[in-house]
Amino acid sequence: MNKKNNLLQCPNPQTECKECPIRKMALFRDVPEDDLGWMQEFRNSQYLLPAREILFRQGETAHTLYTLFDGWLIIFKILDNGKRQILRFLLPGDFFGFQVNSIGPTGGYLHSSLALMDSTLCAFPTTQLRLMMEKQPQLAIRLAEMEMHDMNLCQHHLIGTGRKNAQERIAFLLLELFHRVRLQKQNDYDESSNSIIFPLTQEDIGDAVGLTSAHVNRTLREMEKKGWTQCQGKYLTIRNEEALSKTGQFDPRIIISKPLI
Amino acid sequence: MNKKNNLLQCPNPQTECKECPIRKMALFRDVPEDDLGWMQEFRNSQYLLPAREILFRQGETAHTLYTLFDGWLIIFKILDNGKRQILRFLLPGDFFGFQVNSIGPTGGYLHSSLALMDSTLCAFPTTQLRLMMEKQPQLAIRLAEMEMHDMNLCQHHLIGTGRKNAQERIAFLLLELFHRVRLQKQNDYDESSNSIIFPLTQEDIGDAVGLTSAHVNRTLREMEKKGWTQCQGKYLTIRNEEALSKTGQFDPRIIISKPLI
DNA sequence: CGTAAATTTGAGGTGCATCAATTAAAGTGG
DNA sequence: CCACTTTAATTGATGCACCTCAAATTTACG
Repeated sequence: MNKKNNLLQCPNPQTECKECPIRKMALFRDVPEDDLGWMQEFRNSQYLLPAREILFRQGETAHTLYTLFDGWLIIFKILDNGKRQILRFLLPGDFFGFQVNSIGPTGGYLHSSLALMDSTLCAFPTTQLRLMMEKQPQLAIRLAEMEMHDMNLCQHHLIGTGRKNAQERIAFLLLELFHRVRLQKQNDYDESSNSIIFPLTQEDIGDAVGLTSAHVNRTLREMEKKGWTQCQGKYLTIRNEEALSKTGQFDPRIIISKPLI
Repeated sequence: MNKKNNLLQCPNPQTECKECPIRKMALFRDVPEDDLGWMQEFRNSQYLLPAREILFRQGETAHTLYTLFDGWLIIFKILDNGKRQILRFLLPGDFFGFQVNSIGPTGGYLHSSLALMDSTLCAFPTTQLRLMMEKQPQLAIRLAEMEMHDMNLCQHHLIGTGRKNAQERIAFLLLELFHRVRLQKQNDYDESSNSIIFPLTQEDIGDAVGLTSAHVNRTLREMEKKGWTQCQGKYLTIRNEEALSKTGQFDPRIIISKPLI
């Protein structure tokens, strides 16, 4: 039950914080370059987590904070009835492993975390965060900012699950993930391409938006027949973004991380 | 459509921050007493908002941050199809009005806010928050802490709406609100009483957990017949907390605000 | 190339929605 | 304090979106 250590230590040399390509999205974005050196001292290491492996399970004690460096992860909870709810999709730059994501009142994780594809993580000890924030108050502001961004997504997620039908929920989810990936790759990739690598199974989609995989399948088929999307294999293609955003009530501006105030 | 100024200015004298009875729950909790004076300079005033009046509407431009001093409020969103999703219940000490609660990318509110009973608010200008945080880094940490607490509630809300049936959702909601109110009144009230003032209509309950008011009614009746709760008039009584927490999968420890790390 | 995992499809059932009408409760002004 | 009005609660009949279970088919992968 308590399978641990799916993590593999990264081979050296590892990425320096100073040269980190995703830092512009990450917690340390606002830390001055000169201070990154000692910040990096706090870091444990970089780790590799293979696809479909668990990083932590609800109940385990937590002592590590993570920044996702490369890959896709999910944060989810298994209920008493065995059902699974996916709470959050993690993309490169996302920060997690603390309180609601998910250290509970007992000190153990409230949720579990799983890699959807081979992923790389930067880790440092939970105990250091407050210390670092006291030395670098910018860090606290940036953390609040990131929290708010995640909260925004969580609220949209809630709105969908509470008040939208299957098609509306799925349209929103596909567009959200599509745009989040695109925001990452804005330099690397062909802007005009409307496809992304998409590692979710239909069961994952269902557990994110509160539907059965069978119903997800039927809904995806419908949307394909209408020529809105293509979602098969490891790729997602958006063919009619306008129709999708309209039914899903999705506005791409929610994806952009805004300053706190 | 754009009805404004449901707010009434409070009669003087107003409560001093230094003597504020809810500060132990609020944003300024960790600000040293000596600094509260100049903090208070930033504050606009205290306002009264009558029951069932709107504080702000989605779309309006935002320039005020609020701490709820007394009363109950909800934050909600109206979808294109006219349906309403309640995102958050605000109790005294809660802080809101910023980004996800709810300033969107356009600078306007994403959500609306409504008083469930006569309420009192402390207000200060949006533009001051960053300034205050720079002078008082504790404030940023405290803000992140409160955000995380709210995020936790939001995630539980999502779990319920996504993966629980009507009875489980309602049981969780009633217990959550019951315990939050009790935590407030821990000194004022009789600890042993299992009743609280409860200003939600059945439609409010439905819009919080994603059900019709008709179905909420039938479910509440069921739970009353089983002797679990009594929810009528302006009161909620918990009669069988064990049964309720078990079906709702509610753990009162999630209510307690934990330090950031 | 063989096995496991994911997708696809079908038949049948149900939890909750929808719509509508009735009853009860809460305000409101005289 | 009572008639009046409005709002909320209650209840019933009917329908559908989505679930459940299961089998067939396709795809992924060592």
